[in-house]
Amino acid sequence: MEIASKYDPRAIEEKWYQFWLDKKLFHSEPDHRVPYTVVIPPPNVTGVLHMGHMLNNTIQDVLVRRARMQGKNACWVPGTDHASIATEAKVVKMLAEKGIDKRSLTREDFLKHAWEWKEQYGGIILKQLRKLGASCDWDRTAFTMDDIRYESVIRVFNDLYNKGLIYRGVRMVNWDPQALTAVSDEEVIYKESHGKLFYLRYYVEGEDKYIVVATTRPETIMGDTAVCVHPEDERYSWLKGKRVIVPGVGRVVPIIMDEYVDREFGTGALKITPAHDINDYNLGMKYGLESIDIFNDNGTLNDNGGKYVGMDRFACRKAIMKDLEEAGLVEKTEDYTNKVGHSERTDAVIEPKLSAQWFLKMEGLAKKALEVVENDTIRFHPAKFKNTYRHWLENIKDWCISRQLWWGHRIPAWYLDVNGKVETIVAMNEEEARKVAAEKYGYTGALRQDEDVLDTWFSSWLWPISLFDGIRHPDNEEIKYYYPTADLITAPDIIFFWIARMIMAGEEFRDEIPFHNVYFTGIVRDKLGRKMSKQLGNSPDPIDLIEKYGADGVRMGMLLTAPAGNDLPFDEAICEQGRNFSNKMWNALRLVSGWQVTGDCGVQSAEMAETPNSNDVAVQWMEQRMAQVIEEIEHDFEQYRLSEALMATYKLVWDDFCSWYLEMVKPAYGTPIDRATYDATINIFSRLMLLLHPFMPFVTEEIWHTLQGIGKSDEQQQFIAQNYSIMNQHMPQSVFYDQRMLDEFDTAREVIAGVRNIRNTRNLSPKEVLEVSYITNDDRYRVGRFEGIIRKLANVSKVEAVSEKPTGALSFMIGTAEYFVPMSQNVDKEAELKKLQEDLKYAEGFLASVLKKLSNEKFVSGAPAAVIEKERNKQRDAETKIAALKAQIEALG
RNA sequence: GGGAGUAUAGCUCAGCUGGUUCAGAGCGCCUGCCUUACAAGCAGGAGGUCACUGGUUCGAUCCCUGUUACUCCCACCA
Repeated sequence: MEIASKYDPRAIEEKWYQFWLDKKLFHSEPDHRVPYTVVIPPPNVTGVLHMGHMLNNTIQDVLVRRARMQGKNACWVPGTDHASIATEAKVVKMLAEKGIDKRSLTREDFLKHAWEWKEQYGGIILKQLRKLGASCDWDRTAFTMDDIRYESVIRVFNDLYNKGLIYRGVRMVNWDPQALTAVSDEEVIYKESHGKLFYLRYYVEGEDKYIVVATTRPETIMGDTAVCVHPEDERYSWLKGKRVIVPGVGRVVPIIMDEYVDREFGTGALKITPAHDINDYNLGMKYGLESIDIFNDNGTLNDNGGKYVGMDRFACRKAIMKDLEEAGLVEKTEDYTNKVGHSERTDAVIEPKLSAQWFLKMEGLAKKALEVVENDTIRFHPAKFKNTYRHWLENIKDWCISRQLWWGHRIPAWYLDVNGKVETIVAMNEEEARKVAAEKYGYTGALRQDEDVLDTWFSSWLWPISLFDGIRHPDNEEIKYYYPTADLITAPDIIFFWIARMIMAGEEFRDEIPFHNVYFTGIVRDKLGRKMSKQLGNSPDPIDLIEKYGADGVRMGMLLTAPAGNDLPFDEAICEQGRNFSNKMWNALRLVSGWQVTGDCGVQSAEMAETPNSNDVAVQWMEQRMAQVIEEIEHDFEQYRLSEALMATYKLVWDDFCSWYLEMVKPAYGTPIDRATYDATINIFSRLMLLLHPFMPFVTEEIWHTLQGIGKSDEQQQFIAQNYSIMNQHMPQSVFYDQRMLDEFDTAREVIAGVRNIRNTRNLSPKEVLEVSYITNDDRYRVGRFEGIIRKLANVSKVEAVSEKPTGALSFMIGTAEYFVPMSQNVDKEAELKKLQEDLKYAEGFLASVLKKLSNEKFVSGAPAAVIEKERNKQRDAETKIAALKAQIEALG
């Protein structure tokens, strides 16, 4: 059969993915096997695939495919996240483009639009994952707002409320004036921004003196209810007990003294606005100050804003400064750089705001979650993230779980007025709430449900449990089988949002950890080290990359530069390496599939009837080498060093198999190969494909299939094509291997390299047959059973041990052995001499350093015997080598 | 301001309990080759004061002190 010399991934990848789907090879049901469960970090339902997803999901797929081939029941559950703020923002924008204002819609209408949007654009990202080769169990695809997950969330809310862990309270929250919702501390990004520091004059009541207060936010003076100085600040001791007038506002407020104030900053005097600054709020609580809220939810001034009512906060800042300037109340203005909180989702400047929100108590949950990571019940890879984790959990604050949005799980709390008092009922649904209202309060009127929805993470923290319906049915077969999951693969930036909280949920609702290992991926950056972002436009479209290099190529490119926890500077060029590798294997397949076997119909060759010894050795050696590398690979996987495992496999296939093994056994053009070697080669090649399959699923399936079909009848081939998959094969395991044989090969390889080197420097054709002889008394450096292979690969007619140096030969050394290649033409004595003298100089320097060590009294008495023995061996070898070199130089000269 | 991490070849990184797996890998680079599987290839080669400084030790890329540079996380300095 004719095979193209270039591998074309496109058709092949599509074919096999469909095949895997048709055969339901990704699907998992509980059975007798050991489970291996991975839950996908659910991407935003309306998101599109970016490089971070590519990395993350490639790693998951590698682990899942490997586990599957190790005979485990691998289950990788996909799904998407409803992403409250992000999705609602997108829908609002979409509606606005159609000329529809969200505020003109009822909640129900808005949600209808949102669901439509979700149906239309949702899940694109999951389709994209298929192109990557992700072996997810698509039958299990979930959504954080589907029926099971929705009910789970509501149930959990009820449960925690009944346990007294959820409460409602008025707190200072991070308010996003654009999205009109509270956001959690973790969703606030502090950015450096250039602003001004304004120095304002606060006159003392009834006196002509004033003190100067520095502020970055003069617009909040309408909410000032005190001025604070340090109690030990002598500059201000005269102010004790006095009151000052807020400039421009005229309100008289007290001077308070508290050590909170930093005397070095500004003027050492601080204005206190309890409603609009978290610290001021705390001080306000401490001193019983009035709290005056001056902002509307959208960041404009409210009725407390005096003449600035309705003005935006930033416009107000300008206006108010102009007015104060004119009134002579401004001392000076300085440029100032500080960090300002921005909303992660909308980028709006966060406004600290007092509001009624729902909170989840963290103390008890955090304690357990910390414990299981501290004692390595859950292992982090790399472990350095334990520090970050610990620090957060030890300083954790209660989790604000309510959001002022519509898209999400609506808080299952209903309010009713009883005797002028508002009572709260938390229930599974309105019907139940009514029952409670009737029973508890004898109330049958209308109930008002809380308007807010829950923080998105309040559903994702249940993900490993809710995916198997373990909240609603804690004893069902699936949750009992699949939970706890094995490995979680995610980016470190959601360690608090998600990882910590999943651990809490696991402990709280299953009394068990949610996963055994957390593998932190790096952040994908461009080759200049910048984060990939839409703004910079430096993020390649993963789908384009797959088109260009094949999914296998891209997967390999990502993995090669992605050690756990390290950021990876992504360079498209590295996908090329992956593509080239596919092509290399493809061509190895072309070679092997073109071989004719002795004894097969139509092939007659008496000489080749038996397996040549060199082929026997080649097969044996390749088996040893594979066993050795498999051991390495297993070790790498244990430590989650995927890039190293891949590199080891890459070198095994390319260097050992293609460059060495195939060259060893390759028959001369037009001649057949013996049956035993042929079968062994197919077998070895097939097992290499198994090893590589988790990393490069498509090309390995294609090659493996072709190999299985080789030499079979059309009918058999058909059967294999339709009924077998590399995915069902068992991953090769490490076995005992003969280290001595591997060492012997190293010598053989050096001989071959030595001869090739001579050809290269002397410009000799590879076709010119040479001879090799050598002198040694050290068995380590004899050619041994690799002689036939050396003859073939170095193209020499004989390799023989001699006792005398041949004349007119070029030489090289392997260890202490001298190897010679006799030359028919004259040898360039000058060049030879120069090379030998350089070698001699190096060897003598080496010997000197060894002798120095050995003559050191303290070394000999202090170092372990084994180390000293090694040094003595070094000495002996070096001496032998020097003697040989000297003799050669003499012979030449 | 607090904490963590990193520094090894031109680039990206390995280097486990200090001593020939100790100076490594891949890519890149240089030289020569279209050698009947593959130029997306083959063969060969060059490249490093292991950031700097002291110390511990018979011996330090590795352990300790300090310095410098970069990265990340956390935090309420108006």
